[in-house]
Amino acid sequence: MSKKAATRSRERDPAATRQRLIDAAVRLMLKQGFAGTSVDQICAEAGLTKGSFFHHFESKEALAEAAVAWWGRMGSSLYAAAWENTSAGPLERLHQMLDIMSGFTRREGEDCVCMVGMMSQELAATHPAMQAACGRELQHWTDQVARLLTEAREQLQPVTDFDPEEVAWFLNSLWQGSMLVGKASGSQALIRANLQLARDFVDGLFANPPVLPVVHQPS
Amino acid sequence: MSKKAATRSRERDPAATRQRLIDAAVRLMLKQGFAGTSVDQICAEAGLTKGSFFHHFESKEALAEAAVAWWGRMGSSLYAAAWENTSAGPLERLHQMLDIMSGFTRREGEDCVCMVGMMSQELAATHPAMQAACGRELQHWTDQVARLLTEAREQLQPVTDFDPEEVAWFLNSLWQGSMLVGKASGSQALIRANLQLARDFVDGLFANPPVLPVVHQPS
DNA sequence: TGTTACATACCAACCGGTTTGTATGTCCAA
DNA sequence: TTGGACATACAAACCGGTTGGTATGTAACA
Repeated sequence: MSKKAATRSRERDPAATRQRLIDAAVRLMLKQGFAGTSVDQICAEAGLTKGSFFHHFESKEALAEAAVAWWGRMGSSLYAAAWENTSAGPLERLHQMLDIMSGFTRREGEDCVCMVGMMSQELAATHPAMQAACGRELQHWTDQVARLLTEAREQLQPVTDFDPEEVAWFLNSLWQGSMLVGKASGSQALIRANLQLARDFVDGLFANPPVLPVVHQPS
Repeated sequence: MSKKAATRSRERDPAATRQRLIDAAVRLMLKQGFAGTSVDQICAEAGLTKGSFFHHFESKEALAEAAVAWWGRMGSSLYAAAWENTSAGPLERLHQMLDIMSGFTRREGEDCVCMVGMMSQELAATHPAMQAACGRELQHWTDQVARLLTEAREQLQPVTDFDPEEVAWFLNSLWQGSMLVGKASGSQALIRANLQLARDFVDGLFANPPVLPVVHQPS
């Protein structure tokens, strides 16, 4: 039978279609938020119709949750170059991670924003499932950073002792807040400046590598 | 022709009515966001009708802008105890400010959230007027903190030189991010831990008051 | 002081458009 | 021929905002 590959219109590829919906949702919701983005808009952006939408997702919120999960996987794969870099020490890997984050601010025509922070801010108080989904993603990021900090604390000389998980949450919060403030200020440079201070903060936890010039107090 | 003035005697107090609308908007939008809150809901919460709403505000966005401005004034008045405390040194005033912020996490039954961060996250990318309004509030907070840091830098001995405005933005971002992450994690204690680290960070800028125990590196 | 004139404050009903979600149909591959 | 993948059409509720009206405060003037 002739395959008749020239099948008019649309390829049938449910996984890809589902991903098209997720991509569209991410693109639109990062800009307009959850409530500010309609299902019709998402369908138009994905080049699909509403029937298809509700075939793949049982609700708009379900799609947003899938989008947050996808965002988390995507992020982890981007951070992996730093997180799983076995040929570098823990502090160096933290530096690499901060460089990756800084790189997010330098993409032409693309804002440095986060789907998790966006959905969390808007929906955490009213949509428990979404709060849980965002909490999971933030926890995962924090776990990875805490792991590196723990390693660093074992291998290097901490100036004062610290709780790796606490510091990791500190960095996560700074990162989320930087993107938020950068948005209101319209300045990605502000985000980079914060990341530089974060690097100084992390380095300052350890006496070892970048020895700070100690200023003797005269008085 | 008795007019029958059995008028339901609603108080006629335009300023108070306007404020009732602002209060209602703040209460609802802090929880549900801007797009997730309808004008009808706001009117119901304020005990008014839509006609009255649009007499005082020309649009829902105009009310949200007024609410952000009110939130800023409210915040400034709460921080004033620290910011304008002439009987304390700059570093002590920064400590007092952090204590005030920490106090926001301890209010019974009330989440530690920020109208400016909320509106900024949701609307900055699509509503230029709102982005500007939020940017102004964040800038004002930063200015006050930078002022204290500048004073502290003059009076105390900075370990290494720093840019007060940069550090102020760092603290502002951390604060906003802490509220965001605290929301997703459902933990106000997380916010307090971040504020403690922020205090350590600020103290660490100066060699003077809380001398850090220096660990000599053996290797 | 009493009356008239007008602006402000507020209300109830309504409007066109948009919302999420459904019901149903069609096409195609297995 | 059966079932998944998608499209079309539709509905009930809800949206932000408008309209036309009434009640009330204020001020000029008789």
